[in-house]
Amino acid sequence: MVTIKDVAKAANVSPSTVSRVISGNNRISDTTRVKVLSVMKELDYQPNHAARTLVTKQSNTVGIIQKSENKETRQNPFIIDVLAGIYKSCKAQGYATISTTSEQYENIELEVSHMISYHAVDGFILLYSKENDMIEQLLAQHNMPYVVVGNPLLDQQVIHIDNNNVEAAEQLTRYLVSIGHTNFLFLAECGNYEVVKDRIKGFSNILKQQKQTALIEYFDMNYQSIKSYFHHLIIHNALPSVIITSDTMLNHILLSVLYELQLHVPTDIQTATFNDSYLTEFAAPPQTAVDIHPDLLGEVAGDSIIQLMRREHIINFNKVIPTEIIKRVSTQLIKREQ
Amino acid sequence: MVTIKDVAKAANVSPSTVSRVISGNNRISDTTRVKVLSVMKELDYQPNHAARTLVTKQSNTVGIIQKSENKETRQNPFIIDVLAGIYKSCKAQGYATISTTSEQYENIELEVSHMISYHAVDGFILLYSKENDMIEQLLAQHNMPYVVVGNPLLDQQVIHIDNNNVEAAEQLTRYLVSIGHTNFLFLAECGNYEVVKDRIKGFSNILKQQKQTALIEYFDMNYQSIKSYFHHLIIHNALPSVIITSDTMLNHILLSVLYELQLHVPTDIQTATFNDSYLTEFAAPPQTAVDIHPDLLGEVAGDSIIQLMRREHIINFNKVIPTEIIKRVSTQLIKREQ
DNA sequence: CTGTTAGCGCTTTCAC
DNA sequence: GTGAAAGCGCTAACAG
Repeated sequence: MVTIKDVAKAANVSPSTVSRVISGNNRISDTTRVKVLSVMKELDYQPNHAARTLVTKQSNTVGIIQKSENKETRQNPFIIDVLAGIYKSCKAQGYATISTTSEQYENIELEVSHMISYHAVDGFILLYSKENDMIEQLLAQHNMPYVVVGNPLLDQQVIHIDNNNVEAAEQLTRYLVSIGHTNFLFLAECGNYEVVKDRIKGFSNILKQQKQTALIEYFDMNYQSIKSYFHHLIIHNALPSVIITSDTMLNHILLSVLYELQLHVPTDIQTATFNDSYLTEFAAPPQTAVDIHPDLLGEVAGDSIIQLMRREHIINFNKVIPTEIIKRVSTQLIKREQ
Repeated sequence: MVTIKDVAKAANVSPSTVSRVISGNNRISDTTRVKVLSVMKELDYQPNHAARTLVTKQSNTVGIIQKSENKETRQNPFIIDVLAGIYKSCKAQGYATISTTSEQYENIELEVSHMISYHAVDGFILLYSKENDMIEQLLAQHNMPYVVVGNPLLDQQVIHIDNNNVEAAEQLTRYLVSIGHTNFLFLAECGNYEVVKDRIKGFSNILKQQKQTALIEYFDMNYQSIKSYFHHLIIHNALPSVIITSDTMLNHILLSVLYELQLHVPTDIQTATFNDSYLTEFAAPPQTAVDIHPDLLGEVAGDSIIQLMRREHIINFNKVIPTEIIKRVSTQLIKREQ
């Protein structure tokens, strides 16, 4: 292993000079800088991460905290794109990423406090925002920088990266109204999520404008309960003309149910959902969906936490990522053949 | 920050004694051990990761390398479950996980060599095995422990965690034969993947036994090309009775195509695929699928790399994870209504 | 069984 | 603009 001393010796300077070159210190002559740099390259010198962390107490690593009680949440394509975005921006700025998941909440809490006192991590990205929780309090109390991907519940001084879900829902609903729908159903994932609340809010806003009542039903990610609900609707001849789902996963299950009940999309009934991905793009049939740009959410989250860790001045705590509606056959007007 | 010296002072022992207690050294009296332990808890002492890494040259961290050129691969639910399995086993044994992805291959190579010389990582898990590649060579050349999730191409002395894909494909094909199918189509993801080759092999084996010819078609993850292929089959009245796809993603696209072409599953045509997940479970319609237990793959990968890093003796380099067929409506015998 | 000591590789005063 | 020296928190000989 080649150390800073080896480089110093080979370049005929002291270790501290080499260190200064590495850290970009400007009080150094061009001649020595060039010499040291070339020796570094020649010897293929790589600074020792642990040694640097020990003395600076900065690990140049960000921790990613996920809440993933169940498979459905974890496998949601949304989260993977966010992660990819985070990786991208962190790597570009020389930061590593440590990820974990826990099935039990206490475990992850324990782990977070470990990471903090280890000096293993300089800051955190939280990939959820359900309600103000222990972990967030823990971080605040240790004065640990963190950003939240999602809706910040209490503290407006916490950087949060989010879409404007109310507006996105308004746009989507408005579009569905514009193509002639009058009978709406909103299928929401239950669990008191802020995103879901916002999307419902936007949906309701537009329906209120239209003087329509907003039909909203809450479901777990459960095939059977959704199926029996629709069975019930069919029997009572109470099917809506269009169904909005609060998330891709719910949409996926819904389509499976509709298939079994032999309700054809878009001729018998139409569908639209939030969170565009390959899942919606290649669904049966392809779904009209709101693209929330999860990769961008991740990138901005990465950039923001790094800004914060570097103690740069933050102007805007509320980073809003744009959304757009992708129109597909699931809401296409088609003349019935019969 | 509370250090090992603080603990030592408070417990009236030397730092090295505390260190010994932490590392579970047995040459220590029960009395001191108990005392030190209680002081540690009282002061909420957390060992400093960087300091320990610096002196032991072991970071207790494993690096996870993914190849993720495109979105489809990355979002494959398979990989997420594998990751969850890895996290689980690593955490259980006190190891952290650093993950990265790169869109460009050179970048990831650079990063790997950084991680190695940083002493930031003690071992690697490779989440791919396409062909023997630069990264694997790099690791071998640095004498870095690593395991591969997937098929090991050259070196049989490398630990690899995999399913028996040949056998799994044989089982699935045998099952499809048993329910009366005689006209098979295998839709394979192109790209020269070892998994795909194995699955095709198993498929072909059984069809050979049945004295049938195996129809195999290779496709990119491309909706249009698959659609026009099936369009062609319809026109020539050459539809198979069942379609096996080499992977969930391909299956997902296939179902979308069949939906558009108004081919109903399972009445008009039947389908089955590899890699069970929520995607297949809640597909339209739910798919018969081979569960390859990705979470187990991940867990075993984690356990294996830790074994390797601890220089424990390895007996079995070929860890085979069992598979099982989940039968669902996509291959259900249904009397045609007409 | 326990303490003393040296040192891991780096940064950072403090001199000059 | 550069060097010498101290020390980050820990472990690992080496004594005893």
